[in-house]
Amino acid sequence: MKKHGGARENAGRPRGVGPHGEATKPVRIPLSLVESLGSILKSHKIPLYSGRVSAGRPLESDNHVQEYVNLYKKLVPEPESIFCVKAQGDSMVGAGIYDGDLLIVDRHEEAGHKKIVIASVNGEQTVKTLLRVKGQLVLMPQNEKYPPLPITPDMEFSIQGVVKHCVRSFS
Amino acid sequence: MKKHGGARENAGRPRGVGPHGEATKPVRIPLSLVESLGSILKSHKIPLYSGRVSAGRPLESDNHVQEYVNLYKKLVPEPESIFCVKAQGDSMVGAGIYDGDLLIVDRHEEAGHKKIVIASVNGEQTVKTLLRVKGQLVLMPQNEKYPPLPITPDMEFSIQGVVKHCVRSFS
DNA sequence: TCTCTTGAATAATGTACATAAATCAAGATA
DNA sequence: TATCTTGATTTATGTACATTATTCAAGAGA
Repeated sequence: MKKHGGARENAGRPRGVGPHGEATKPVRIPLSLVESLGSILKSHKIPLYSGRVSAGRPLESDNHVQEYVNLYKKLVPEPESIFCVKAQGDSMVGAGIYDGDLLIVDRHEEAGHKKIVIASVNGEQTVKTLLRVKGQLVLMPQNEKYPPLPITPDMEFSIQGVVKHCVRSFS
Repeated sequence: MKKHGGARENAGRPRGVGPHGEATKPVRIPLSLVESLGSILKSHKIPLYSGRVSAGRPLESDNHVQEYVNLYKKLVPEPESIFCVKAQGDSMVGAGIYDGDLLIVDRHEEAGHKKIVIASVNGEQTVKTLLRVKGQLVLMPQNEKYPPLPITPDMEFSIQGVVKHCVRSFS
């Protein structure tokens, strides 16, 4: 009888050598997402490079990875309360919001003073900075071409949510 | 012997009545992601409301959902080739890129004429619009305060990637 | 005849289990 | 002694299968 191995410290396949580097658990996933799941999970670790790169070293080097950013969680921490809307017009260019930008909005965050909000005024939907001055609400554009709009009781007015992020896509 | 049911058309639990509305398959997921997987999958369907809302109807109504946007796939179609970097300075405000914005960069896209790129020049990393005029490369700021920078052979120069999206987050 | 109860049928779901992968060290070989 | 081969050990992984959920219609009861 040949004998090899034997019970001992550190025997066997080490933990964490799987592709995930961590214990896993089977979870049922809709078929349509199974294929892209790999990249979905990967996207939770997008490298965030530091702002400055020291002399001549290529950015590709791992040396410059400052941290990893979970873009997903950053933009959509609570999927249930998030919706998107496209910005129209130039009334908020002072806040860096341009026509066509995609706004990520939290419908549950309280609309405090100086927050950028999506509001409905007399049936018109708009994005503006909300000012609360002594109980008076004002919708403030960020462009001198447009005047502030004080909210009066005779107006239909509601706030749909607070703008959390603005995404502009290039070509 | 009592008899009920029996084999027949449309018998049994119908397809698609599960929470996913679709057939599923068990896939192993790292334990650290299992908890947030529900919201990860949900985020693939962020409602995108139409730009205008007709008279007075609340935005929350499903009537106004124009489509659903897969934010995730939009921003990170190819996780392997994407990295992030924070913008510094005001040389690109003309393109709506402000200090502190998060830039999502594709390192594999070809850096064509008029593309906004992350480049390394003599060891300094920078974001500029790339111009290609008769083989001559120029890094073009989008701010009149700064001059264009023609690339000459004596410069260390490389392009790290093409800026695909700019994300600004509010408070 | 109409309504309610219940068994059969079928899809959805979670997990136990069989298999694969990775590592170590005993024994074989040079 | 140094190197190679191989079995034992342990973790990683995919999936078969038992269980649960949902629906339909037969039969019971009013």
